[in-house]
Amino acid sequence: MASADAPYPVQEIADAWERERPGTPVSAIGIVTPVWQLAKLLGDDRRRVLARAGVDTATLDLLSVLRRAGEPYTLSTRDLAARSMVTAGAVSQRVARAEREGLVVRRTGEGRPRTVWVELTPAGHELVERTVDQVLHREAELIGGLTPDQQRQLAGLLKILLQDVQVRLGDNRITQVGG
Amino acid sequence: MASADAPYPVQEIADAWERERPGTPVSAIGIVTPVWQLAKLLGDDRRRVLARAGVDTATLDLLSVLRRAGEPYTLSTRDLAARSMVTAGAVSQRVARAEREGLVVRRTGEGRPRTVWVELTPAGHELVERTVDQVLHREAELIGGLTPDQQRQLAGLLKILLQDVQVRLGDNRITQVGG
DNA sequence: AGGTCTATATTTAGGCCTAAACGTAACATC
DNA sequence: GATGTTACGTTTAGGCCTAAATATAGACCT
Repeated sequence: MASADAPYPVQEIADAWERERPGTPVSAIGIVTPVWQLAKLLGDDRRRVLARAGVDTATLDLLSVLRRAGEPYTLSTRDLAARSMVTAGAVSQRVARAEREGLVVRRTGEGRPRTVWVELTPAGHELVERTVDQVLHREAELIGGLTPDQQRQLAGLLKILLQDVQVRLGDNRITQVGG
Repeated sequence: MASADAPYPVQEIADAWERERPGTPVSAIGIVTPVWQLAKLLGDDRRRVLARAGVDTATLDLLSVLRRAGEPYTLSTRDLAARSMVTAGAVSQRVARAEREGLVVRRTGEGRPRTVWVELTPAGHELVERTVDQVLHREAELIGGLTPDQQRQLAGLLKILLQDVQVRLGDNRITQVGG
């Protein structure tokens, strides 16, 4: 059985809370719920696309981060955790899985002390080249119902919201200047 | 260690692909990536908020769906799967966990044949009442950096996108994958 | 130098999920 | 009435993740 494919209408959720519990603070539902539903639909779809290529989304995420970093396709596990938004433990497991499949190698003893460097192997590089366009093209199709102008508007609003949520979550780190 | 807290800048991801692989179809990144990053940040935060109340997000989701449905707080597992956007197997496990904790009960033999009905217990009802405002209020705070007008715009665009993605996934279903 | 602290990465325990295999029960058809 | 089909819910196997417990190895201090 496939995972569910039809998100439940957001408006009905807010209305139901209002009906059942008048005064429930529903103001965030119109944004938070569709964000989760979209993430779920897109994530499920990406997983199915990648399954055909014999890879899982977590592994491709790791390989993609390394590939995008450019030569020499090497990052510390610390950087990998930050760029993937997962815990250090998750990175350790991702790297172990990918290393077992020959997609990356671990190296230590160079540069900063105590850091573990992870480098893409030719096989890992090849896997990215073979799958990334497929995934990105598919997603471009999926959001293609919005006009270019709507896409720009939406991307702009999401960017503002993301930066703001980040600040409110207590991360006061400055990640970007301007723009 | 907590999960990662700072999303990686979306623009840098698209720029990196362009630099490393000119021609990579990056047009969806400005929307898909922030949607995932927001879902991750909001999901992590909700999990931590609920952990203090001794409940997990999957269980509260189940209880909330039942609570919102109104009297007699009863739905079939079929409805639960559709409204939760998870597989039937996941619903079965969610209900089993919640039943073990006395938050719901299962009943069969009524109404449609072969359907299992899940009903909220008083304890389950109480848990929803005790936590849902907390969660929703917190999320309203987190998105509070957008002006009311921006929130309306964003909600509107997300609604359009969601409906459109749903249609495209329905048409363009991926054929079955082995393994 | 030795003990303690600190910063990292890894391992472990436990949770949730998907996909697929199962087990059942109503139904249609012969 | 027997049998194949279909519609469900559950169970199983395996994957990924978080949080916390474990190593480890420099740094710091007395």
